[in-house]
Formats: sequence, C-alpha cells, structure tokens
Amino acid sequence: MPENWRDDLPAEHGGGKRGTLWERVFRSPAQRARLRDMSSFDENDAFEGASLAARAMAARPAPYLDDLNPAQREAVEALDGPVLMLAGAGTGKTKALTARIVHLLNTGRARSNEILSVTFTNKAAREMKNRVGAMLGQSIEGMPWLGTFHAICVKLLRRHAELVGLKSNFTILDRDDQIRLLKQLIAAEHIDEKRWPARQIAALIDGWKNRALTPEKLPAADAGAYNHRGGEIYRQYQTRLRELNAVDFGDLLLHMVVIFQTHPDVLEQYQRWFRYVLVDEYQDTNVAQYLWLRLLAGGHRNICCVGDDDQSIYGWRGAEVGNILRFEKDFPGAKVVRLEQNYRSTPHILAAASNVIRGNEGRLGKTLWTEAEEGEKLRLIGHWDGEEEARWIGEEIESLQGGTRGVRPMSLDEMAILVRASHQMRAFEDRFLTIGLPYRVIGGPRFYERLEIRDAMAYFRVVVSPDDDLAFERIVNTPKRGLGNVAQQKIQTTARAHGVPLVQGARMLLAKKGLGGKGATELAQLLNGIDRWGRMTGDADLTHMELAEIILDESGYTAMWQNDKTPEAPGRLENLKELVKALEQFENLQGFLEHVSLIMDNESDDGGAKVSIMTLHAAKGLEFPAVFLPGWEDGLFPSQRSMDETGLKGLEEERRLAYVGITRAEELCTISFAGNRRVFGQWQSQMPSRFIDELPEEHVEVLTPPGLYGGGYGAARPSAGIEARAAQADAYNSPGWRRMQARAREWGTSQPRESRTTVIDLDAVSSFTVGERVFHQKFGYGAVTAIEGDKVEVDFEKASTKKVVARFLTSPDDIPF
DNA sequence: GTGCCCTTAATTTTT
DNA sequence: TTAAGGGCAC
Repeated sequence: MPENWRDDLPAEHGGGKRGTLWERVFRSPAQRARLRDMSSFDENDAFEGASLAARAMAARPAPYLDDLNPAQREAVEALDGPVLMLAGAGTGKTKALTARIVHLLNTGRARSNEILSVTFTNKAAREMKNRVGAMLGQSIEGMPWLGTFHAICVKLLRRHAELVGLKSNFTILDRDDQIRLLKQLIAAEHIDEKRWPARQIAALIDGWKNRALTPEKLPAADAGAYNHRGGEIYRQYQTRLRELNAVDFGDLLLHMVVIFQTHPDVLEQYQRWFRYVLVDEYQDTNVAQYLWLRLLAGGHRNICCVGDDDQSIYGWRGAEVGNILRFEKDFPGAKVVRLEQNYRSTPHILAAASNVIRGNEGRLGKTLWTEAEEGEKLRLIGHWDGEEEARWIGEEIESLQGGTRGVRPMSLDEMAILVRASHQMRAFEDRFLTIGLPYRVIGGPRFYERLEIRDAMAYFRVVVSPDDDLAFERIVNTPKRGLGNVAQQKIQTTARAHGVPLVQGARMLLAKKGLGGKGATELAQLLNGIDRWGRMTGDADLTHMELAEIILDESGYTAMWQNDKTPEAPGRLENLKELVKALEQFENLQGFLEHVSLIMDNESDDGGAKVSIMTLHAAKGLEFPAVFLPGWEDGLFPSQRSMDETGLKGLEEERRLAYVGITRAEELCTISFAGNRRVFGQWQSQMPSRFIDELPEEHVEVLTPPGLYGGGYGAARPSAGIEARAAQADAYNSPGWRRMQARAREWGTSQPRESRTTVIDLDAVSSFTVGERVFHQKFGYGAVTAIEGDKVEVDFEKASTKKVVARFLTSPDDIPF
C-alpha cells in the first residue's frame, strides 16, 4: 500500500505508476471510479487530476460565476491570500465553496490535486465532490485532497508514520477499542474502575488531543486529573498504542501536528504541494485542527475558511468558536466576506432567529435578509405535558399533509421534529406508532456501530491482520467458545511473556498444553479458521464477499444469531447480510476495513414519505419546509447541565442551538413547551424556556393551548408528591410563571388564567453550600460534603456518601410538614 | 463460564 | 423510567 502514495502528488514529486493491475481487476471505468473514490489510496489521481484541470481550463468562460450573488462572487473571486467567508444559515455556502474550487481550476491557479479542502463529515465531503463534479460537468475524479480532516490525516500519516514511531499500516481504533485498552491499563494500575471510570479518562484524553497536547506537553493541572493519574495513564496509553501500531481518532490529527512541528522539511513539502487550502465549517475546528491548518497554510496563506460563528454547537467536543472569531488576527489582512442573503426561510423565521441569536456576546455579526414572501409567523404553543405535546404535533402533522391554515399541503418528507436530547424522541415515536404515522429517526446508533457489525468486522480484521489484538479479544469468545476470563488471561500472559501478538500467544499456549478441555479444542479450531481464512484472501476463485460469508458461517457467528431468540436477532442477521452486500463496492476486505474505520455512515431507507425526528445537532446543515421544535423548557432547552458545566459559555451555545433549530425551517416553524414532563421517571414541572422570551412577538403567533381549557385539566394532573407541594408555594412567584402571565397580558392571547402548574425554581434548588443539610427523596437527610458542577456529594444519615444530581436535592426548610 | 439481578446514572456525537 | 454494566451465585 505505501508504495502508491506518491500518486496523489504532483508528477515532479513522483507518481508515474499507472494502474495496470487496477485496470485488470476492475474492468468498467465506472467501477474503477467508484473504488477510487472510496479506497484511501488513490492511484492515478495525480494523472487524472491534471488532465481534468487541463480540460477545465480549456473551458475559459465561467458560467458558474454568473450564478452567484455579489457577495458569493466576491468570496469566490478572492483567490489569493486569507479569506474568511462568513456564511449565515441558508446563504448558499456550499455553492460558493464549490464555485471557488472550480474557479481555482478554471483560472489555472492550481491543479485539482494541489487543492486541499477539508470538511468535518464524510457527507459534506461527498456532497462537495459531487457538486464540484456537476459544476465541471464531469465526474468527481481527481480531487484526492478533498475529504474530512481525519481522512486526509490518515493519508498523510501513512506516509510519515515512522516519524512518530508507527508503521504505515497502523490500525485505527474506534471508541470501543479505546475503552477496552484503557480498562486494561487502569486494571494494571490498580485503579478502582468504579470510582474512576475508563470513560472518564477516555474523555480527558480525547480532550487533550483536541487541544493538541501530547503527554509531554500536558499542563500539571490536567495531568493531575483522574485521581492524580491522568497524565500517567495518558502516557502509558500512547505507549501502548505505539506497541499495537495503532492510533485513535485524535491521534490522526495530533500526530500530524507533531510531525509538522518537528520536521520542517516535511511541512515545507506540503506547504508547497497544497497551493490552496479550503476549510468548511471553520467554527467547528478544535485546537489541533486549527494548528494543523495554520501550519499548512503558513507559507502562502492561501487559505479560505468558511463558517458561521452563530452555528458553533460543538464546543463540548473541543470546537473553539474562538478560532473563527480570531481569524483576522491570525491572518492579518484577511478578506472577510459576509454571505447574508438567505435563500431558505421566510422573513418571519429569519427575524425570529436573528432576534434570538442577538442575545449572544462577541459575535462577528451578520444580518440575514431574504426576498422571500412573508409567509406564516412562527407558532408557539404550550401543553400540559410531554405526551400531550406529542399528540398535538402528531395531529398537526396530519393536518399539514392536507394543507391547513393557509399553508400548502405538505408531504411527510418535508416535516421534521428537532429535539434537544434524544430521550425526547421517545414520546414522539410512541405516539406515531399508535396513530400509524410513518417516521424516521435520523442519527442514533450508526450501522457500523452496531454490535453485530462490529463483531463481524473484528473477524475480518483478525483475518486480514492476525496481530490485531483488540479485534482478536473481541471475537475470541464470541460466539461463546468456553474461553472465559481465565482462558483469556492465560493467552494474554503467554503473549506478553514472549512479546508476541495474542494469536501467536494462543498458539503457544495450546502447544504447551496450557489449556484443557472444551476451551482448548475450540481455540484450536478458531486459530485454524483464522489461518485458513487468511490464506483464502489470496484465493483468486473466491470473491471477498464469499470469503466474508465463509468466515461468518464457519466461525459460528451467523449461527449464534440464528439460535438467538431475542426480538433483535432477525434484524441483526439482516444487518450482517447488508454488511456483506456493502463489501461489493470494495476491492478486498482490507480495502473495506480501511474505508469503514473512517466512514461510519449508512443511510438505508425503504422509501415512502416519513416525518424526520432528530436532535438539533443532527439537523445542522439540513432544511425542512415545516419544522417542529418541542421541549422549549428551561433545564431541558437550554440544558441545565450545559449551563451548570460551562455557565454563560454553555448558555450561549444553547442559544446557537436554538438559532440552528429555527433556521432549519423554510416555511413553517412551530415551537412548543410542556408544563410537566417526566424526567427519569419522576414528574417534574417545567417552566418555559428563556429563549421563548427572546422570540420577537410581532413574528410569533401564540396558539391557544387547547388542552388547558378542556375538561379534565385537574383530573389529568399527576399526583403531586412532597416535592411538588413544596414547590407549589413558590409557583406563583417563579420567573417562569411571571413570564407566562406577562406574555399573556402583553400579547392579549389567552394563556392559562389559572394553573395548578407547580413550578420548581431550578436556580434556587441547584445552589448548595458545603456543610448544608439537605433532603433527598430516596436517601433522606444528609450533609453536603462537596460540590462539583451540578453534582453534589452528600453524606447521608441513613445511607453512605453519594454523589447525586443537585436537582434531586432540596433544602429541608422547603418542605412543609 | 454463564446468566441473572442489582446498582447506578441519566445532553448533544463526528471521525 | 430504563438501560447498561458489574458482581455474584449456580
């Protein structure tokens, strides 16, 4: 594999090997093109890229420019030097970005393999490739350096792996592998995994890598995290990864940054090769990505970053809004172009979104405008509880299908429900199942993250590279082979003692009869299988799909699910079939694995119109004629946790999330909240989201909440416990209640005149002091011993010391007896 | 070694 | 409430 790497680079740097084998194996050009697009090493790209550029140049006139509005055109034509394209929601960002690539080719500034364009998701990369192809009027070949940060870093790192102590065929670990590895290290360090979960250190390490911190550079404060062992575990983890010849996702970037920083010659090469750099969704870059970009663009400064500071919603996973806010300082003399003409939403929707986002400090600032007709105002409605909200939205969706209230009839495909947290989806799914409304959930566990798929892939991994220890560990006792903890321990010990991979260790263990009975027989059989399947990879008479099936059948994996009687089993078998089908598009198992470790998405849909349900995060970049935004309640949205953990910063990110939500809507946007909601099985009263106050009234229509006037209002009320009664006293003084009242007066609409809604003032209950006496429904009385964000450690009188969420604690004084 | 029960905790998630 | 993971008993 590594010998192909030069082909992505300009001819003077190598290349030359033309794909003879390639052509022999794949007869149709279309098939070759598809494969090239998917596999990670692109033979011929340099060659085809150059010819594509040449052809593009021949077509001098630039009709794609005529399609652009003045701002877009300005951003497209400013080819040299740093450019920041501030692209508001729905302002034709991708169009401008693709036009810019085409323009670079068309003017002969760069050949297609000299342009580095990075995105965050594979989906975005795919779309860009397609659109560049469409604009050029030919297929998508020849943009070898258009891809995600991670995909591009894999390609680069494979070439320079030895500079960071890896071999170029390193494997990429996913989250599961990462956790498994860390658990081993934690156990070896005799750290109590219950008190210090592996997930926690994994999150810390991810965070450090996002900030481009190697173990050596880790500040003392960080190293002291995780019970003073964080830095040490991190160091061990990195060492272990090197031993395994593996990297995690964070490493892909981190290693490249380190290489660029410590090998100026390498960096210089790439600075010359990538004559133009383009970055999509710049507001989502983390420190490592930022450094990587700054290093690469450091010479010529031909960097164009596209983004929208108002849509930065990934701070919790390391994104730094600061990167985009600071752009002009980082690149003095940068040209900043604002795309403000919106082609998506009505004026009402834009006005509402703008007014909400105005509440944030330190924005770069944009004013979205549109030529669209006025359309419907946003609609706001309150409900008694979450179930009623789901019921109402279900009915509303059905009436929208037929056309209602002056809105044209809409297909279910044109409607979406966007929630803050995925647990909110349940109410809708339940409801829609009962009324038979077709829906699809977007996001959620991805195809390649499913248990059976990961197991199957672990089998493939072991077959392709028998020293993949993590994969071997995963499948050694799946299906059950009588190789439990003890047997696995023995294999580990033997392998460690001889410094060999587990598969070999297992062999040695068998050879010296270190394992008896059923386990020994089964293990021998498995090892034989791995051997045999491995040899079959070279068998010309066997397609890799057939091989995959053989592996899954002979290993007993398929049988395991066939014998499984749980309701999920048939679905899992179905998924396995799909997996084998997916293999078809690849040259061999190896190529497939390579691809899959980076590309974890799969959207299969059986057609038919459906309402989409997804989180606000998943909705970024999408648009729908009709959007429902349920659950606008303080604590849920904005999320209490977000505010507790990061304070104002968190609140502002939540506000951006609100902005993203509203701006997904093209024609109709409906916001709703519920007065009561079941949270962790307990009824809780909610107050309307503070973001509702930020909606400009002249653009909002308040719908009369029907449920609040019909009979059974009191009857439907869930039984109020002590907590609820305690809070009732304060209900009429709570900010939420006052807000509702004020609203109703102001807007002259009929908000509930009388409500038995019991509102707990969340601000009041979450502030405790050390030493304070508190009450917990389950554990009784206790004294606060420590406070950590929204978690409070309490020494309970009738139970041990526990960490509990502050929300579940009350001050004893509040409870009227 | 497997299976069941109990404890525990509970946003957002791409690569 | 529910889901997942760990510990314990068979």
